[in-house]
Amino acid sequence: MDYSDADPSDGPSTLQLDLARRIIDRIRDAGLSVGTRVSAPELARIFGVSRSPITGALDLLVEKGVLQPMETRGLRVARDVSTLNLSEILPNSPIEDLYRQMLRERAQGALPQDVSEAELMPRYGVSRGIVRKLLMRFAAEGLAQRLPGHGWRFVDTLVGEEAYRESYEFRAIVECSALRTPHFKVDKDIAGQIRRAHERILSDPASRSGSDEWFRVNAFFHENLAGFSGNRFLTDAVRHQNNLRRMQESAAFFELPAERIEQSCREHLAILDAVENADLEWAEALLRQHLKQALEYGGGRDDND
Amino acid sequence: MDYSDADPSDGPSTLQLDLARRIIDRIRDAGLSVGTRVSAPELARIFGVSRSPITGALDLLVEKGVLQPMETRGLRVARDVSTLNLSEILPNSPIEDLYRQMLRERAQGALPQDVSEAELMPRYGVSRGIVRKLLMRFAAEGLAQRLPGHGWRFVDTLVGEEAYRESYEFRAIVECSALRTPHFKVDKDIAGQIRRAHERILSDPASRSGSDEWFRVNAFFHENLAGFSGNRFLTDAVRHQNNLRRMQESAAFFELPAERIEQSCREHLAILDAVENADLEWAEALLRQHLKQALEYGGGRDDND
DNA sequence: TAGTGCTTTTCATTTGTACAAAATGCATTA
DNA sequence: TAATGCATTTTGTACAAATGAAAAGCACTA
Repeated sequence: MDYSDADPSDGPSTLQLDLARRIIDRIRDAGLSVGTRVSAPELARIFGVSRSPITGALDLLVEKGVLQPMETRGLRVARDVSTLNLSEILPNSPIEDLYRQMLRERAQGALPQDVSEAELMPRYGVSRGIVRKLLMRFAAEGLAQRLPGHGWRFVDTLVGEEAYRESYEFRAIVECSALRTPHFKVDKDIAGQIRRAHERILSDPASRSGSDEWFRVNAFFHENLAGFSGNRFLTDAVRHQNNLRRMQESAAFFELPAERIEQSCREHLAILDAVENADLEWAEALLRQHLKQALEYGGGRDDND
Repeated sequence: MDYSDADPSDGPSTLQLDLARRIIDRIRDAGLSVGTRVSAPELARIFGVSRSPITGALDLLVEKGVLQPMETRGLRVARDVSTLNLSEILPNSPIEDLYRQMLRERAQGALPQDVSEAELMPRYGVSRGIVRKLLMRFAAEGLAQRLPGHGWRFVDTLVGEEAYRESYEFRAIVECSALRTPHFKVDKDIAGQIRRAHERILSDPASRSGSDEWFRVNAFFHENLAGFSGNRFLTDAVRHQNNLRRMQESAAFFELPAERIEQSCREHLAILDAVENADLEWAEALLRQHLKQALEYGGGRDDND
């Protein structure tokens, strides 16, 4: 994550915004009830930052009415956060929006495969620094690379049946192999996070509408399943595939039907069950089947809609 | 590859230096004999750049006596490049050296796991821009990441047994799976290139000294073997591993003994034989064995020498 | 017709300064 | 004892002018 600030003019920094989100997440996950006191140093320790940005984030949350100053000193939870809509309370970073816009335009072909920084500056009306930052983020995610000399090139998009087939084949190889790895070991904590996230999707029909939430949960599942192998290269490979698919899906305003999401969700949970029961052969069979269905669903459809 | 220039003061740019190397490689690979004419526009097309940096690279090669101006116009090969030692002729990019130095110091623990840009600037006596560039390169290769707030963190096991094990495991998975791919198909032309390159190594003892030549042949073999699968993601994964290994080995000043290179060479040829005979199971067994030996050779040694 | 040599234009890096934000330290308080 | 509020130091970002390098164009030539 890049916390450089695109908006030096107004308000809290990107880091503070992000911390505010994560603080809400934490209040929710830890199940802190209204009136519970929150401690800045503790949060700073948890998130690995100093108190400064935490203070900024807390101020923001006070301003938004999520937290409340106590009579004497300190802050406490002011309202039930479980029903809170994050995006309504906290503004989106403009640089994040720009990133998504570029991703979409590139996937749709509106943005050429080869671009120069100078060409993007006027196009999106931002400074070179920001253009550079965006491109470097694409590069970090394996979605673009610098060309020798001038310019940048986006990686080939996953258009066409052929690319889909290759992607599926690669994922099947990497993810299934991860399960067969000798050092494979389930991290109970992460497994719990995966399970809770999936159950929240299943229980809350609203979260199934915008594919966004589902995509995050989906990516989290596959990435961490590979992560149990303890092999960073396997994890990186899965993450890269996730990034590619994210670009692809942002192209077509394609939205998975709710029942498809629900099915995938259950498949994930079945795989997780098998993995936690140490029945890795069964897990692999399920995973292979799961990926195959994703291929049929994704590769079969027309990419131009 | 990042071609930004660390040395604005003197001489040819990093890109020009790199092109000069690749031009020599190409003269060698294409087997251009002394007196053959070289064309700037053609080289520009091949390497995907404009004529400007090619011109700079050619000037450099003229200066070093590799090329020679013809009587009328144009350039031609002035000497036999097969016996040429690249590193003697062309200076290394200082930024490249710095990268290796940092890698080495980090592996030895001389550099702490968490660092700040401001701390590295005086330490290596370079500007902030270069420090940033280096750190971002580490990040791009998965060797470091930005911390929220201030600073960067190197991954836990940057170099050492653990990293070697994971790398081996990953390569075994990816390369062996490539052989099992349904669309696997040998490109006769490329197979011929691989064979010839290996035979040249075996026949010419000099090419076994500086590991440089061997590394190229080695990388070419593995990358194209995976390439026969027709799956771009498998090929990319192998290429990525090659790049990582190149950096780590050069950082450790590691040089394979001639007999080890010779053995690897023969193993490669045996694998190639099996593949061309369509005996993929045997090829896979050989490949797995080959990789395992590479692991024992690379991972078993002390990293501090 | 393709290559060379040169010029012009475009593009990207460098550098230095001003500024914003995070880290750190300390006195104070519950 | 640990959290808070505030001040100081450190770290990193934003911006703009200057510089250098690559791309693109053009006339000339073999």
